[in-house]
Amino acid sequence: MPKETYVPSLLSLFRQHGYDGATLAKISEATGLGKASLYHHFPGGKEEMVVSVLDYLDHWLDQNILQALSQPGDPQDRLQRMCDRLGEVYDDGRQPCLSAILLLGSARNVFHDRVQAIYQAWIGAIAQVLVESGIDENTAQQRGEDAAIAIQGSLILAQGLGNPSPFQRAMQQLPQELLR
Amino acid sequence: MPKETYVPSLLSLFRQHGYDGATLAKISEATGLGKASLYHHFPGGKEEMVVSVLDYLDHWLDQNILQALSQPGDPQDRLQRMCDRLGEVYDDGRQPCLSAILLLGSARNVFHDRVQAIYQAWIGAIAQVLVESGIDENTAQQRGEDAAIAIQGSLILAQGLGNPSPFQRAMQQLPQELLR
DNA sequence: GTCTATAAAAAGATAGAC
DNA sequence: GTCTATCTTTTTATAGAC
Repeated sequence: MPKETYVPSLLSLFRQHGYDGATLAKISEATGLGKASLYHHFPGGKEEMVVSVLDYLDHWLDQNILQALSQPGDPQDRLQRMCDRLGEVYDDGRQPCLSAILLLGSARNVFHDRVQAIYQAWIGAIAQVLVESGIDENTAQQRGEDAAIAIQGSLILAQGLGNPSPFQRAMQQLPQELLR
Repeated sequence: MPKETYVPSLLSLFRQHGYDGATLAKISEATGLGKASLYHHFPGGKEEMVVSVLDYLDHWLDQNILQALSQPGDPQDRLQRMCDRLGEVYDDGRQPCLSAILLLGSARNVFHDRVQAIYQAWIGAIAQVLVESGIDENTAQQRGEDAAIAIQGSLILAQGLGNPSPFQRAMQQLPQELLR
């Protein structure tokens, strides 16, 4: 099978166990591939696996978030569609965010630039929606950051409390909070 | 030396490298103790080291955050003092939060209950201040959660962007945002 | 592209002397 | 309370057959 086949399993594993906790033994079990086969697809080992997952997430971000935001139409609706997609990918707050996992794990330096690029693209796209709705550039950029803060913070809190409701409430309030 | 001597170094290491990245070799180097000495102080190994760090942070939370919040006086001032303390402990957004590291690392299940207790105490203390300032119980609890979201989210974003300003801005806005 | 088998390195943990 | 030395287990990684 081509290596893309295994990327969703890898994403799931890294989210479930963290970067360091996702050992080759667990990866082998989850994918059904022997270790040697994993190195056939990903000669660089776990680091290369994460890079493939990040490529996948870049594409997902583009197709789901950035596209929904850049479509013509009512800004509130566009932001609402983003929140709907986020609810899906984070299972309504029950699943953690891979970028945060990577930022706080032992390989943070290795992946920092990729994660930074994702955050910048995302925040920029939100800010663009707000600018189009008449908000000035600086405020729009800050509100884009506020959105990232609300998403990441509510996911952490949901994990910490063992209760997804902080994320759900944050997503419910986000569109009108950004356009306030 | 008594084991408390080494707790600040341990906290620093776990924040810098994550739970899994803080290996016994690194811990040995940072504390100046051999591995056998570390096991003398912490027979349970790394897990027990983290428990000691959490005990230390419980005490810090009590002496700095909870105390500042529960003191008599203007609610805005009390929240402002909390933010000042947070700025210190997170080095104005340059240092990550250990609780988030533990929640997203491989040992998340081991420490979840301790982290949950910390979050609940903290959020409850913030809510109490808001109740005293005339805000109704439910809103106060939600705003306490909003505070935790803003803190954790802005720390993640600061790490991701490689720029502490989101945290600094969040701390600057937090008191009046909570009392709005 | 996948496997079995094996190697190499790293990490966690302990024994026993001082 | 700390050390040196050693052990065990886990993890990463590779060789070579099919």
